[in-house]
Amino acid sequence: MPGFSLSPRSPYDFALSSAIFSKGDPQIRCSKNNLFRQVMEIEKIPVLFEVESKGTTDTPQLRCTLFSDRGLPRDITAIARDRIASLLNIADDLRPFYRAMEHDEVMAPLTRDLRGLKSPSTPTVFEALIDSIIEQQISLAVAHTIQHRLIRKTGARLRHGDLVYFCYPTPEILTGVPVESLRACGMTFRKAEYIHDLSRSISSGELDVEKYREYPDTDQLIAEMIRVRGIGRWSAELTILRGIHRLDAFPADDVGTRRIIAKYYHKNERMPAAEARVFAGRWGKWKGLAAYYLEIADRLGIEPASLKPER
DNA sequence: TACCAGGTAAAAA
DNA sequence: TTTTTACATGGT
Repeated sequence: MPGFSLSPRSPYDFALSSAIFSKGDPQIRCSKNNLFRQVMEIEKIPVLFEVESKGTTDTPQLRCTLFSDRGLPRDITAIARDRIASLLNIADDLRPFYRAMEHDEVMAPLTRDLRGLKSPSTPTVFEALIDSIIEQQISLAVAHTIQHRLIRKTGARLRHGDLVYFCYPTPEILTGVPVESLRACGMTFRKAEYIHDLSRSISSGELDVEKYREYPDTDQLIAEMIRVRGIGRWSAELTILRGIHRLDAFPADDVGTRRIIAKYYHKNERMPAAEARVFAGRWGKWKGLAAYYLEIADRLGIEPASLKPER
């Protein structure tokens, strides 16, 4: 079983950053007992990644081990290293973000409480698009259930030990799944159509969503993405943030984001999307990461009342 | 039991 | 052009 070490840019808190996966499906992606596991296809071969911390927040060091139930390509280590690095975004430099937040009465103490937190990305732009379609309109709890059903029903499998692990389905796989089978995972018939159509146009070579990464201008990219049926502004911004890891992308239309801003900044009073978009201007080019910090703070139960500006 | 949940496209006005 | 509606499902 091949393995390798990784040296994330300091500061990086692996336990904190992977805690977002602690309630994940152990057969898909999960973090438990300081061990992060996820299966991804590398050159069409399912590979299980196991990552654990061997360092500290200030001298971070990770150990990654790979497992497969068939032969691995020779250059697997180099590819796997890139994949896990961009999944966990370990090369991000948080220090300029922390400096930019120094004068924000809420974010300044939060960046101290959550020091070393980096936001993860989806392995592909495709996954971010499909996830966002499924998450439209319904609660995250429901959306995650549906996502897990879809992955378990259609994804490539890997057997390791006494467990079977499931990869996220590729566009090719989903093109071959009938719309009714997608709907049977619990999503609306229309979402099933969006997913099937998007998968088909990618697998046929008509559309290359990985090219979205190359657009320099975010507004232009949003305009391009919403041409895809089923992708509106919210889905485009979410995909740019968590699929393309552009930390200035900010989903102002998102009810969860607005609920959290209301909780931490606005006496719990919700603001309209347009107002939230203007409000987020205070975070400059760090809007998306700031929203992520608020989300994690909310999940960890850090209360607004306990946030005291320093001095 | 309703109503809401990290929206969107299509129909109706 | 703008407004309204249908949609699946798990929590509260």
